[in-house]
Order: sequence, then C-alpha cells, then structure tokens
Amino acid sequence: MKNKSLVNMPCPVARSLEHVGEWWNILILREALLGVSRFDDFQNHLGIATSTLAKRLNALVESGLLARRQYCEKPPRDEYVITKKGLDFRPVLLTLMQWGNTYYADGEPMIQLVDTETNQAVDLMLVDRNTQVEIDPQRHQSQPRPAADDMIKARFEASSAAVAMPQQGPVDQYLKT
Amino acid sequence: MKNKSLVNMPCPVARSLEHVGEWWNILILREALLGVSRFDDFQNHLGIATSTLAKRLNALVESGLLARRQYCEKPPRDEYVITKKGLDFRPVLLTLMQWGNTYYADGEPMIQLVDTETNQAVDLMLVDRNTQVEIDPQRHQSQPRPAADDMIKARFEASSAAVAMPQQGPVDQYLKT
DNA sequence: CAGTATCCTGTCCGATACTG
DNA sequence: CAGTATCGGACAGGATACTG
Repeated sequence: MKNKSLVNMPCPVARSLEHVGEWWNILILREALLGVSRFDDFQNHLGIATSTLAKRLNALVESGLLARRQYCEKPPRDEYVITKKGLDFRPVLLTLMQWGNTYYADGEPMIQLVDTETNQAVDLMLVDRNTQVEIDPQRHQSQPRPAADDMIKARFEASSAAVAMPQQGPVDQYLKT
Repeated sequence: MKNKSLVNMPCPVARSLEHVGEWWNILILREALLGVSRFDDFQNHLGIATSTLAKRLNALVESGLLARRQYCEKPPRDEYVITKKGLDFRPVLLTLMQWGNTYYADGEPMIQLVDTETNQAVDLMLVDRNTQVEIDPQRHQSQPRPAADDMIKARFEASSAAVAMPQQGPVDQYLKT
C-alpha cells in the first residue's frame, strides 16, 4: 500500500497492517518466533534478497516487533530477537497457520502446532477469557466503543448493527476445495 | 509480492498469504464479516478506488473467501457474501484486531469485540481445544509432521528444535510504546 | 448502482556488486 | 558474516472517464 490514508483509519486492523502488512514482515516474524535471529539464517530460510531483508528487518525493529542486539564485538555483529510486542503477535500467526492448514495443505499438514507435554497436535480455539465461551460470530460482535468518533458510530448504525452476520448465512457453494 | 517462489513454500502461513496477503483483501474481508456485501458500501467504507475494489473482489471470489450472488435480475446486480472459508478467517482478523488494540489504540480502543449476552468487552484467549490449556510459546511449539519433506525436517533439526524460543527470552527495551 | 477501461505513479522486491 | 548501494522490472493501486 502506498497511500497514507489508512493511518487515519481508526481501525486496529488497518493500523496493525501498517506495521506487519507486507508479506515478508509476516514471514520474517514467523522465523523469528521459531528462534531464528541471524541475518544469514533469515536469508537462507526465506530466500529473500539481502537488500530486501535488511529493509524489512529495519522496519520491524522500527516497529518494535524485533530488537537488534549485538552479540559479538570484535567484528560488530547484530542479531534480531523477538520483543514482547512481537511475541504477542504469535496468536495471529498461529490462527493464520491453522487456517492455512485447513484450506491449503494438500492432504496432511506439514507443519503443525504440537503440545510438547502430550505430543498431540494442537487444535486451536478462540475463547473469551472472561466467560471461557468459544468465540461465535452470532454472540461476539464488533462494536464501537465510547471512544469511537461519530463517523464510526454512524457506520455501525447504518450498516452492520442489524446485520452483523449476512442475513442468509454464508454461502457454501465455493467450498468444494 | 510478485514472484511465485512462495507458492512452493510448504508453509501454511506463506500459502495463506498467497490469498489474503494484500492489504485490501484483509480490509475487505473485515467489512464482509461485518455484513457489508454491496460494491458501493465497500467502496464508501474503505475509500478504495473502484477499479482496485473490483480487482480485489474478484480475487477474493476466486480464492473462495467471498461468493458472488445475484440479488436483482432486472438490472443484474451482484453482491458479495462471505463463505465458510471466509468465515473461518475471522479468528485471524480478531486476533489481529486485539493485537492492534493493544499496541495501536491511542488510549481507549474504538472498536472492540463484545459479548452481546453480557455486554462485556471480550478478552480473546487462544487455547488448545483438546486440553483447554492456553497456548504458551514454551509448551506449544511448531513441529514438522510426518508429511513434511526432508527440507523442512532439516530446518527444524538445525535451527529451531532446540531453540523454539530465543534463549534469553524476548527483549523488552523497545516496549515503551 | 455496479462495475470496466485506460493511464500513470509509487514502491516492493530481486539481481548484482561491493564493504568491514 | 552482515550488511549497503544501485539498478530495473513488475504490479498494486489511485484518478478519471465511461457503460448498462
């Protein structure tokens, strides 16, 4: 995306995308969450151009998702480690991974989240910490909060408050894959 | 991303990005999940160019995340409704939204997921459906499955099996924001 | 209202070459 | 090993104009 108009958008999704929206950022983050920290490792695992990698790495440090840390002084060498903010991004990656495994794994998934204590594959579920109830499109809906400006509120009144879910439910005709 | 090299990547994240990687796709999906279905509504809410919108909408239909449905015959009119595959993408959007609310809401978040039965803001938590245990980077780790090819397995043995999390934990120095 | 067609610009990204 | 510098191509996406 080139224009800055989205910066003005008071939507957390849009704002998040400002920082992790580009492909490589997400893939680099995935590697970092797997423990990769060296420039060369990122490069080899991802097959990314070095110039691009340097740029993305800088952007991620800038955004506070990674931190640069010198691990060697003699010849100054830096590595990139995940920050708390980056670690908090893990659930996004994991749900994305599960979605990808559901729809884009030919046959058996190749990579999967595993519970190291039981050695069982993990089946992710999103719940409300307050009620322990699984998130459900019917029950849990996006709403403007008090802090929202009139523009947002108007939007919700006009379009989605009454139709938080499509009236006739999702169409399955495209689901053969 | 212009090159097709990622298609070969046997990673569900990379594959997912093939289909939803571009900004607008995610934002359009967000709108669709809020119940928006008309071309004009997408356009007004997002401030996207019509030509771009048409292209993205077609791509999303192509990917099976949205379905085109004729809702009027006299002048043929189409609308775009979310499919099951698209609905399954909602957890990704929600975790992304929560992350954005955590780090990019100046003060109070403007939009939030609400439990319509209790009228309380939802606090998302990712758990393993099998054990009901919250996902934890230490306990729940990505691993190659039997279906994985040697390349993937080699990667895990070499780099991350032993260091699924950075040895010294996340660095917090950049967390002031 | 729901698009299509055309033009144009920004920039993401790869390739290549070079540095401490 | 960990980058920086430069060049060039592909393409996303905006602006505008036009159609049924």
